[in-house]
Amino acid sequence: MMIMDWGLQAVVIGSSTSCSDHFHGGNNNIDFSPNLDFQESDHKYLSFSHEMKKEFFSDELEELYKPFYHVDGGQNMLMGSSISLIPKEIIKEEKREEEQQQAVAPTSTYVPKYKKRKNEQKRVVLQLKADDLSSDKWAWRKYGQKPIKGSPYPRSYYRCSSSKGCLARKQVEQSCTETGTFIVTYTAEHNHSQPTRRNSLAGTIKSKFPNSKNTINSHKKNIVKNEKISSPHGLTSNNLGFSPETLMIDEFREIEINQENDHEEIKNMFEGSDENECVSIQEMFDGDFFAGLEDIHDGFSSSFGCNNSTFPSSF
DNA sequence: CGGTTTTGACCAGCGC
DNA sequence: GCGCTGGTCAAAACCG
Repeated sequence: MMIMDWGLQAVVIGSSTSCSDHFHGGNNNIDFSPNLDFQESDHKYLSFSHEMKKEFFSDELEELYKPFYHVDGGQNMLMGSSISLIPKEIIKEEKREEEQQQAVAPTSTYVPKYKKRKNEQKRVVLQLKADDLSSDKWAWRKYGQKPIKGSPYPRSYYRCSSSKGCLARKQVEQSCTETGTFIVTYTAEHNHSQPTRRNSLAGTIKSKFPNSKNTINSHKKNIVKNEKISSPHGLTSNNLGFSPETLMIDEFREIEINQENDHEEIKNMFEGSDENECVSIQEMFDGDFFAGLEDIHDGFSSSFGCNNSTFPSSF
């Protein structure tokens, strides 16, 4: 059986997805609430107790994690390779702000054109390997892409295309600290059930085959655009000395190679850990979980092997 | 025809 | 007040 790359890279991230804070020093400042009782095992990985597991995997978050759930025999199992957990304080703070807003909110149905950045909606931030992006069963439509200051990679914006009124949003950004890792941020919740099948594939193929005329033209456009973008450390996919296309192909090769190493990494991660502090792989997922991953990987290999200059067009 | 991606422009929040 | 930045819009082009 093939072991998928699903290291439990739990990251505690606030509303910002700036890569500079994710792993280097940012975690050191996190004030974990005492009753959560989970400890930072190193900069990347967090072990957590059974108590914490109960608290975090509440119904509310479960909804947001749905894209990475696999339902088998009535049992929900996380499909994502990585789980990011928002500190309880942030959730409390956001709830408090929501309550305050509701208390003074007018009864009119006015909906601002742009949502306020300060009182943003709840977010769930996941750090996923490229493989796991394909396990998202929701249908997403890309509506924007922006270069992000401090990151060599742009951020892609997706909205749910299954339902017109669905406010669910998704942001995908390649991690600048870990090659082949994507930071996925989910905002708002789906107001409908998960589609049994994705929407039409029309318009989605052009970006999946780098050799197509379209994609090459797209790359040219991106190269031109990237030339106008400067990050503090001067890194763009263009001035690295190779085209975005080449960059991504090499990255995906690396992902495949890394898959072989990750099983050992996960093993080492859990070995020697205190049972009370860590949830073992077996505790979180039973054997059927791996069976489900095989299908996902097959699908990924055939449909996600190619890419556009930055991210896959859809997941 | 109905869906998608791409991409420049626009807008609002934030920090100084 | 101003500039920077991130998030969204919308037109054009594309695809099955």
